[in-house]
Amino acid sequence: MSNANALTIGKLASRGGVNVQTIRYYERSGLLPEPVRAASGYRLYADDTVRRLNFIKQAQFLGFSLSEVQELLSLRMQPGTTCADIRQRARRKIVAVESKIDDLRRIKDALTKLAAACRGNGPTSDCPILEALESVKDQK
Amino acid sequence: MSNANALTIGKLASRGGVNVQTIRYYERSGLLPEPVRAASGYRLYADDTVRRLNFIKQAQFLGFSLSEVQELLSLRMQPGTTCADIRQRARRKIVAVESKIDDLRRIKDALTKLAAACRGNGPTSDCPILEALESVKDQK
DNA sequence: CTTGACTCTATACTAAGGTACAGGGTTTAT
DNA sequence: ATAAACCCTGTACCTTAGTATAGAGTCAAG
Repeated sequence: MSNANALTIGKLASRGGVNVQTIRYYERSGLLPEPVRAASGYRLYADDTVRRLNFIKQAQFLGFSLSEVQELLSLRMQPGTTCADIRQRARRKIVAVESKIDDLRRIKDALTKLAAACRGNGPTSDCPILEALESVKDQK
Repeated sequence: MSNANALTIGKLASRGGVNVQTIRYYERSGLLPEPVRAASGYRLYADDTVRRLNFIKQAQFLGFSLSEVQELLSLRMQPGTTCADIRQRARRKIVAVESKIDDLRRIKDALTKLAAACRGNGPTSDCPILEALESVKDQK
């Protein structure tokens, strides 16, 4: 009733914008579950695996390592995990993500300041971007 | 009149929370300028190099590669660069940083949703985090 | 019914970002 | 004035995140 059409690894790869070896690598690393196999031994993927692939790429781009991505993914409900546990782990991740957002905001502010400082004609001599990041440390 | 006390590489390393080889590696990679040398050949650093080191670590943690960090650092005013050039490069970086912030916000929202969905007693069966991330793609 | 495009496993290689010697000179603390 | 603790260059090694290649089986189209 759900996924009538299964994807071969090649199709999954092209839909996910990664290459075939990467998918097998993710499987080895535990980021993708072992898929069912055809009689031939070919991997067969449900088409929502594309979503998972996109998630991985996205989170990775945002500075999460693959093992952190795995932690994020493992927050999903699994039989055996309690709600309280999931809530707690989710909250910890939220705090971490918030702090990344704040840091990026400070970098952005520094860049804005930099662009603004450069409004006149001659170059100013100071370095707002390093200063702005200094305050990150202070607040920690 | 500015930096009376120069740091040896070991002191810089411990103040910056990195190790000595890393500093030399950053120098090789162009992230840290070649410092002056003592008669002995020892590297001597001005103490504001610690700031630079912190910046590098910080930006890296936020998902910038070392070569992107270098781009950020090179936005600083240098004799020979025009203001218009710096402004333009800064604006491009701002856009990239903003988009990272937005993505992280969506991850945060997804995590919040996840924690909230898990408010009841029994575990729900769906996966809000993948769904939430799907919207990241959609909005791009 | 075979040729080309796909898949399989296994192994090796790559690039980025370090980290760890080896073999030697320097500085400092006693 | 000598050992411990530091620094130098150079080279080799490690982990992460893939990418490529070899050798063999499978599927789809003419």
